[in-house]
Amino acid sequence: MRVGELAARTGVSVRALRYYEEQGLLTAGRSPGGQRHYARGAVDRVVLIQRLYAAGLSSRTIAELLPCVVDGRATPDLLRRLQTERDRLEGRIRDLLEVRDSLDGVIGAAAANERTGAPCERSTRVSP
Amino acid sequence: MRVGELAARTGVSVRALRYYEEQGLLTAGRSPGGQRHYARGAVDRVVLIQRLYAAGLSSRTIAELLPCVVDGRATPDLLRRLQTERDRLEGRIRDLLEVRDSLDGVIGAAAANERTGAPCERSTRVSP
DNA sequence: TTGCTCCTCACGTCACGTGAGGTGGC
DNA sequence: TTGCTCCTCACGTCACGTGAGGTGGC
Repeated sequence: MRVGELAARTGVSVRALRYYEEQGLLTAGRSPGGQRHYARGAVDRVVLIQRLYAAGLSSRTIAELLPCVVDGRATPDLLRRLQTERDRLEGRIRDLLEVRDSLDGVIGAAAANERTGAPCERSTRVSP
Repeated sequence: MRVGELAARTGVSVRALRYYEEQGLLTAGRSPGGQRHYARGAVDRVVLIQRLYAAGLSSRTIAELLPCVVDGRATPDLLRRLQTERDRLEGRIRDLLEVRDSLDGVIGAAAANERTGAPCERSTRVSP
């Protein structure tokens, strides 16, 4: 498949796919005319890359961990790094759950104020 | 308090605090020498800004929502935007929970492979 | 006077977005 | 031949990081 089809199948932009290749996360064959060609497995790989980005890993970290994540083998050092990233992710999730709850509080208060009539306009000024 | 103290109290970099001011998210008085001075309430405001960034909101969106979030008043339009952002956040949290679980799967498999002895070295090449 | 903190440019970074200008392949 | 898709620069964006060079205040 060509890059446009891979983009459509994964929901990732063409630019992002070329960026992944630049970072060594994704490889592609080339047609005589220079167009990229991907195997079917590329779809799963791109999805995996996206998930690791979403987990907060950098391109460098993903590049180091990917070959081991893909085939389920890791040196003790890599295993430790995976666990560190897992724990970091766990912390982020907890933070986001707290943010969600406080957003709910804000929305509840704003909705109550709206019912009692007290709209907010632009009031960025702090003091006159 | 000056910018260094606010940074220390919030765990946010001095550069980030100046950036928040540039974006209109945070205001500061100035000493005759030009140094920024913040009120005590600035600490809570910076923490709130950080939480909204963590929730995935942009500077622009935060600037629009902040005055209303702060005093719990909102126009119907702003209330809708808050709810949209809340739902987006909920989706992100669900995605991250899935990523965490698959990371757990990878770690479990890698740990098992390590016990049976099958380390992974750099195998970035796809074909010889 | 000595330190420590603060200031303003201004360029760098990361993961892409977005044209500009040209080519490939059904 | 006409479209649609692809290509490579290369500059822009967002939320800062990181010096460079100079000043403020206990």
